[in-house]
Amino acid sequence: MELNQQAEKFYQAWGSLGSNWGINKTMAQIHALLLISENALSTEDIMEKLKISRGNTNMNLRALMDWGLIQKEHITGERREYFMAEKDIWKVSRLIARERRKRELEPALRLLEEIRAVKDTDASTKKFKKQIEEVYKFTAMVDSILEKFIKSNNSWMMKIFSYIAK
Amino acid sequence: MELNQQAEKFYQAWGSLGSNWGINKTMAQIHALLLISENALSTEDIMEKLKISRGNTNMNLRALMDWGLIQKEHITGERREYFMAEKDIWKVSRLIARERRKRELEPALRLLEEIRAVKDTDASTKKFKKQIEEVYKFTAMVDSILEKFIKSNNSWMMKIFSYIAK
DNA sequence: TGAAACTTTCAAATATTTCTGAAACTTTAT
DNA sequence: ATAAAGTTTCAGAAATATTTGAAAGTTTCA
Repeated sequence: MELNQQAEKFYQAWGSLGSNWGINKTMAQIHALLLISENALSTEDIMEKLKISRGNTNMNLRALMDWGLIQKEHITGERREYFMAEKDIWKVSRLIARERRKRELEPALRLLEEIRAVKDTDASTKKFKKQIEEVYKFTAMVDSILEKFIKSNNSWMMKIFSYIAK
Repeated sequence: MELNQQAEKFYQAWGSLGSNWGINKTMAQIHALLLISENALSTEDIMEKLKISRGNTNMNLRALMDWGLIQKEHITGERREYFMAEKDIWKVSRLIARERRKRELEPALRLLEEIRAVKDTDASTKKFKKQIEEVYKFTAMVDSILEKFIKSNNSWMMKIFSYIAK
């Protein structure tokens, strides 16, 4: 089997998997393509390999830059912009964790804080309040762990992972 | 503010948050509703509180049962079926982790295993193979940690979390 | 047995998300 | 200044996902 075939299989499949992850197909495909590409690619290169429109390519490149997963690279003598992905998978995982924390966890935490802040002495709400408090405490804990994880480096992560695995 | 108002705010908002989590709005709302409800609720109760159709309610109750997040409860003398949620948030987190591992991680792992299994001595594929191997190793590690987490109990989780937090 | 009470299914309608492509905009080189 | 090269935007089109509601199916009990 050729490299191209295997590579194509990888980024095509990674795209469909992305959907399960709540990341859109094109975004996941472009990321996969750049992750295994040795050199930086231009918008044109990406459009051609993935057979997608310019607008779609541009939108998703921008999203990937927002996530910090790819960067622009200016090649001297070339006017066109090239893009390359962060290749260290540990670092990639921290960038993804950061973004998902922001999108998935922080808004939930804000809602829970708002609800628990309401003073209420009515006996009938006791159990409700208690359950909200449990959910809040758990969410806050996960949030603080994610924060620590995001700010850490590869060796801290490895240390933690081997502690958990033992 | 009344209990009902606060409760409603909680399950309505939790529904929109669910979308960020890749869980559909109704499923998240029903789960939130049952999570803070003291007693088991019938399909009718849920339809009424959330203003949704019978079909939608039924589908999402079934999905929640598949995830293991809710259970049927038969009330003696009552023909109608009632539903109640698992209330322990630690256990809930393990159930969610189990399902997301199955949906999000396992398929990725299978793809990576398939690609790395292909024998290829061509020099030009070296870097590609190396990168796939890195991604695979990382994914496999996350998978094994999730497995451990899913099979654990509350006190193991607390122990790990305080180790990480320190 | 049969009819009332309740649950499940699924095709069609609705809503949401993603993608396209052409036009507008920006940058660079002469 | 201007034209070529490249980038961004965004309204409408296409694709996906969710929801409805009515019909079919199941269970219970008199």
